Amino acid sequence: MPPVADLIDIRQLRRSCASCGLQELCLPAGISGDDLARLDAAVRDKRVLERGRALYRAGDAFHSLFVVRSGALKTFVTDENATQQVIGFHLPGEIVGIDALASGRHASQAEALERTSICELPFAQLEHVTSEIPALQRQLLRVISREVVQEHEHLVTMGQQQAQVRLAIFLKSLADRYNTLHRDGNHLVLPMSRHDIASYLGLVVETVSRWFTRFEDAGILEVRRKAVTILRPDLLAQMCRPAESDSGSKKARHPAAN
Amino acid sequence: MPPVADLIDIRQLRRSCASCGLQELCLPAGISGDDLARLDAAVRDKRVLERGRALYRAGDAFHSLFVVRSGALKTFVTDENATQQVIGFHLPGEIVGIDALASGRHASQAEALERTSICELPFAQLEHVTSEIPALQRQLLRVISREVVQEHEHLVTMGQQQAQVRLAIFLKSLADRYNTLHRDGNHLVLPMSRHDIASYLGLVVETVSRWFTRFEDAGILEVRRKAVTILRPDLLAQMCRPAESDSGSKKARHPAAN
DNA sequence: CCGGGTTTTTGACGGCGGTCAATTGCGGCA
DNA sequence: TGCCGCAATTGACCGCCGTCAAAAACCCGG
Repeated sequence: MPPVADLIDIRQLRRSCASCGLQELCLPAGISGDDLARLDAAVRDKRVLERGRALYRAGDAFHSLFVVRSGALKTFVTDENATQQVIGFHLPGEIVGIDALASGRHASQAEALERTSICELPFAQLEHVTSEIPALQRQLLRVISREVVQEHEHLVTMGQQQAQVRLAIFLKSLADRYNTLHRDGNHLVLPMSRHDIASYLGLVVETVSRWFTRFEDAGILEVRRKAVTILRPDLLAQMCRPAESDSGSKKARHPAAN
Repeated sequence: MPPVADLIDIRQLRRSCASCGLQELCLPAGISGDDLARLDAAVRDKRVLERGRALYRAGDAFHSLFVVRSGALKTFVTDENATQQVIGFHLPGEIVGIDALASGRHASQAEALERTSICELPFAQLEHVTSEIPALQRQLLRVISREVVQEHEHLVTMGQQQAQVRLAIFLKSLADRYNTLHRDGNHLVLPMSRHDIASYLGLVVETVSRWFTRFEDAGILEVRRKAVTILRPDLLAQMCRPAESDSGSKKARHPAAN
């Protein structure tokens, strides 16, 4: 039997952007040839973070942006009571560290949720390369914009949705992102704890747990700890919109303005 | 008597970045001489929007980024029920439109809360100029980063705070931003409606109204409709942190993780 | 100065979800 | 294999804030 696993490992270990499976999503999108080689030169050694290790912490001096290569990160801020608020979860192809550009210091902490490999983009060198390659500059802004859009969606979720809708949206968004990574979005293995999910959604862990159970009772999900199977994607999608709009629905929390 | 008002008007009407009072906050920060002139050439006619007019709408094709010059904007998204969720309020020196870079179409709507003047930065030309001026490129990213940081703070607010804390944080943040604009942050004239504030904070308008009243009763604010005076900035700052941490406080909604 | 419509305020009430507490389940380690 | 600790689940309770309704304040045009 051919060592399939080994082949995959070899691919994972490759260093060049040219051979990266994330090309379409990440900075190299639309770049090729010479330019790609120049970008490659700017990307520093790929790092591997074990679960629970921090990539950077709040207050750290800013030197680099980072792109997730495999695995997953969470970013969060910690207040004076050591309470942490999860800002986002970051899957392969997504960029982190942008918030440090304004002040020169990281405002949040990024931590590996599982074994995670990272591309480091030292900012000074990245700047140099982008100034020479307009297409790359555009792509950098595009990747950043993608993050901003995701945060907007998150804000909307936190702003006006019931707990069950928040959880449904979270799962759907995760499934969608797995799909764009060519993984099976209906068989999720959640790298984050229930506590992280709760924090991310502005809920408490008990509420998250309860709604997992109810979704399972409703036949929408099969939940076995971290392993979540979406049995009825159609129903899950339905849950993502607030209460059936029977005229005069009771659950619409923000009736149309004006 | 010298026509002081006229002098101010003349200043407002000037078009060049070199003479703009926002230089320190906006893109020109750290740019000068020739480079500034090149940036100036890329900035299109300053527009004026009357209250209630849209700068762009969701779905519009992306052509430009915009910087608020005077006045104020809100950005929001509208869901299928015509419910609007306010994403942010934007004061002079702040940039909007970044979320459109990813897809080429605006994902949100930007609307003037009062008479507002705008600098339009046609993206194609902006790209051209930034690629020639590294310092400008860095500054663009810095301004974008500032927006991302603000959204993070907003997320944290929405995520784990009581209604009164959210309102306090909102007012404090507004006061701080007015201060950096060299205005008096203790005498606010809110350009947005109570409804907008509620939406922004993930609350309903009644809750916002009630807390304004209670802050007034507590002697923290003087509220007369849109005109809000901060009488006790110290107390307001205190309200910005959740519940006194008496050991075992009842109000801590997310006890320290781990 | 007056009248209609909108924004804001105030009150009463009920439910969602946060709090507290106890149990269960799973993983790691000797 | 059995113990320990943490994560996750489940249940009981209740308070904050959303809902509904009405009054008050304000705006503006005539």
